[in-house]
Amino acid sequence: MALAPDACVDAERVAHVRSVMPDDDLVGDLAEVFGLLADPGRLRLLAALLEGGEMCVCDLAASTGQSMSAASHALRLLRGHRVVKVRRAGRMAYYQLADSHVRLLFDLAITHMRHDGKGPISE
Amino acid sequence: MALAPDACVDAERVAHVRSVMPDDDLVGDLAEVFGLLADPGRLRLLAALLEGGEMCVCDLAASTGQSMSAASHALRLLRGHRVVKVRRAGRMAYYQLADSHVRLLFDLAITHMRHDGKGPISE
DNA sequence: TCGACGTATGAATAATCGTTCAAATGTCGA
DNA sequence: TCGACATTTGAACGATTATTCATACGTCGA
Repeated sequence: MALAPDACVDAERVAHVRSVMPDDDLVGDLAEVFGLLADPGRLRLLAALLEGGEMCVCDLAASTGQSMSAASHALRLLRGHRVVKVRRAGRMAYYQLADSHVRLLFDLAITHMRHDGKGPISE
Repeated sequence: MALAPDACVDAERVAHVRSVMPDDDLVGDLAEVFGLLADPGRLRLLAALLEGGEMCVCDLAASTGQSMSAASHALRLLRGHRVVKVRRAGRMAYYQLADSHVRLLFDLAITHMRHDGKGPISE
């Protein structure tokens, strides 16, 4: 990640943009959150919870077409970032969405894709 | 991705959730879009464009602390999904955001993190 | 208490991804 | 036309990540 040489640049504008650039911690956390949503398996898990409300791991695995091990691993990640929360009852574990942001994120991203030509490279 | 055995499951509910589950194409595209936002370098690029308006690759690289090669590779991906668009003038290439969804996505994700304990695993 | 069950976990492999280096393209000024 | 420059690209390497398999944990019914 070597810094670019200071040719060609509008130094003033670059300095300004750098001064308001969010710090590395925030950017890193943001990237992690989006990273959680960057996997079809986890996305299907969230879609299932969006539709089914509270569900056990077994039903989630069946609903999303994953092995229970894969579902459990994925749920662990989502749990770690407070995207889902778990309620335990005996040997069962019931998961549900932790907040309503997921639905909004879904809708926004879908809206983006809608007026997206979707071509691979463009221009 | 072996399917889970049909033990323990509430077959009725699973069937319903499966019936309304978005198809693989949509889920895959969604994952790709979120994947674009799952990298600190690309996130900084977008933050720079959010603040600086239209900028050349050189200024973007300097503003985000990347090499120009890394910035160009990243911009290529963003361009491919119509997240940014390019205007070419001579040997320069000026990039800007293609739509306003990015800002909303940012704000939503940040809001999510705000009331996020942020602990690594949790419960 | 024993075995079956739902879930969770660790380790290992395979795939994906970001970064870098080197080189290529097209454009401008001399 | 020549060299400098902004940008793009391809290939290679290292790092991160998903998936699988095997196993472990806690709980329930017999």
